[in-house]
Amino acid sequence: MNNLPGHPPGRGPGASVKITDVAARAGVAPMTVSRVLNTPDRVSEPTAARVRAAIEELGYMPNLIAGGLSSRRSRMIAAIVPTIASPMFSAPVQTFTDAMEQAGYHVMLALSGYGAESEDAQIRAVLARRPDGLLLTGAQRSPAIRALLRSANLPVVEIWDTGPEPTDILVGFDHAEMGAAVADFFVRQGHTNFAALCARDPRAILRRQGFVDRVAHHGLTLVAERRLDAPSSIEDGRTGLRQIVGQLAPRTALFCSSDLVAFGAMTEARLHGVNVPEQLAICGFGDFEVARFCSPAITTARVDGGAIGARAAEALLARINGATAESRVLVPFEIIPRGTT
Amino acid sequence: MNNLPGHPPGRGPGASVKITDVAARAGVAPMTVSRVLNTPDRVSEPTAARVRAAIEELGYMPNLIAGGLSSRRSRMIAAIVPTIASPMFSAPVQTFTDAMEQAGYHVMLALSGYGAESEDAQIRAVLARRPDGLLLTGAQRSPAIRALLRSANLPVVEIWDTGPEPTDILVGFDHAEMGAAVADFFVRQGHTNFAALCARDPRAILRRQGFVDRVAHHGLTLVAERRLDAPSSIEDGRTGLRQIVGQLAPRTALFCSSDLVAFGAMTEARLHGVNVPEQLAICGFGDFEVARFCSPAITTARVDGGAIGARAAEALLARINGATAESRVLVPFEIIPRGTT
DNA sequence: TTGTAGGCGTTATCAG
DNA sequence: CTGATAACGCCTACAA
Repeated sequence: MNNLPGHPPGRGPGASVKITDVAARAGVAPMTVSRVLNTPDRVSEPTAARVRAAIEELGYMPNLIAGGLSSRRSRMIAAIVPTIASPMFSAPVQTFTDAMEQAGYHVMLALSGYGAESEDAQIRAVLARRPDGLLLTGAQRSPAIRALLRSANLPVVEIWDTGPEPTDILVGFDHAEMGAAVADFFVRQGHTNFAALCARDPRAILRRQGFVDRVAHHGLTLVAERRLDAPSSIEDGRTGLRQIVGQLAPRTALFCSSDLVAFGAMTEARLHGVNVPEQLAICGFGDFEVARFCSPAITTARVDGGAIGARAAEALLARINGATAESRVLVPFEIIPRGTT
Repeated sequence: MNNLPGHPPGRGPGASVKITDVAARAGVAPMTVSRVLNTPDRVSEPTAARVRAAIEELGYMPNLIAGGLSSRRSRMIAAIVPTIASPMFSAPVQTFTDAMEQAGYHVMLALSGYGAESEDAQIRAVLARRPDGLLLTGAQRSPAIRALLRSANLPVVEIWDTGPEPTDILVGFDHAEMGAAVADFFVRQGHTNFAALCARDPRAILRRQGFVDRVAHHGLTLVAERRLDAPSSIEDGRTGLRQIVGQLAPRTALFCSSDLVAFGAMTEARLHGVNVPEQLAICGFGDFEVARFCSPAITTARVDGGAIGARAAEALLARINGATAESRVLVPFEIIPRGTT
């Protein structure tokens, strides 16, 4: 029965039970079994009960691959993020996956690192699986990929950024604006000397630029700066600070591209006898746990990464279900003054 | 052509190009196109070139759903972990996903939280997608699930634990043994007063038990202890220490179920005027970045989470490819003495 | 090296 | 409410 020409045998006894077996056992047509599983309302209760019993007895497990091929709905979403080693992305992926699972979808995870070509390749690869939706990081895409995504004709959410021309749905905020807000915050605190420790990832670059521009707008400049690799870590923060510690003014305000960097910078500064916040004020980004619960707690530009994932899931589900979904969700950010400023 | 009865139209212009279209364009049989894609060696170069051109011109994108149904290989692995909010699991998932992608597989991620029923449901759900392999966390499974997994007849890796009867492949270490090693380490340092801050997740419970038993074996007991929720965090470490700080002996050795907890405990201890390591020695678990780069750096029982993911991928791929794979990979742990002891 | 035939397991549609 | 039929798009096996 499984040894017909043309195909290898099924995986195992349980796995090879198919809808026709259940149908035969229950004395109904396969289609009725399918209905019991997918649209129970359209089956009479006695029939449904018989089918459920047959399913139970045979240990039937539906084959979603076959169902997907037939229905053209994979009930699967692909998510492509640079990495999940950083809370910046693990948080939204966690909430997004939770939310999608609750809605009956599974999430295929792909990690793109920080190279654009890599992401392009990932997108092509996952589209071959015909996902019902796509989660991407950032809003900067090549025209070719844009075209590909449009022709694939599926809902796409881009998270963590904004831009003039989103591919489809956008859940994020303006990073340059946030950098500027941090500069303003420091200026309001009376700072006149600034420094920055920012990673080279696309969004950190925007935050830095917003910060630098606003500092310049106030007629001031940076006294020290260092670029870090992406994704940046606590270690990068320590190394970075070590490299600029000699250039710091007696009272400097430091902007870091993430709380991890900020924590590293703070740790290193104290080892060099630089008092935080008296001699060095520090503001990070992300409101990660370490910033909240280290001592002194680190002032941060807060964005709720988990909320981004949740909102992305909402928007995607709405679009999949044909509802009119907002195509541009702006997530709020706020500066949370804590012990380092 | 796409409007035959029984099916909705294809997704988009690009998405609806199928292998027969490419075949017609290239003047070959569909099977030849399939070969160009999957077994290029078995197609003559001129023919292959014509096919590739046709693929390019039409923007053909293979449908892996259809291919999977036909070949009974999904080229997909499902990974089920409690959460990726903790480095404990985000690290192995990251390396595992990277490795599987490199081998041409995609990873479906499911998050089970810390409830066993939840994991059972997840397993059933992902098996419906007919993964070519499965990554699970921990080695404790119900007989029913064991049976299900065996009948599904696919390679399964269980990570982060060992046990007498693994389902299939195991990549981990003995947590009780590690707890005991930490106790021995403290004893060698001359400690006689012990405390513990351990989460309630299955593996942390084992580590704690190993620690407590070994302490007892030395004729000693804990002076203070607190159980924490899983997954435990820096905040839990702070809260936990606050609750036991009154019970600490003048010189106490504290074992924490993760470096996050250890960092929180250290932070809180210092705020209470308890010197680390003089009055309170601390050993964590996991060798997370924060433990390595905070100051003082935290002594930890090190296990390379990333390596676990990499070894799991190796073993799974070997098994999938029919090679004989080790079914039990013991990952080493070591205690790394740093500033908190 | 290439082609032909048929089926993978499910679901949309229409008929009863 | 239930059933019969015909795809979904690709690949295994075998033939030429």
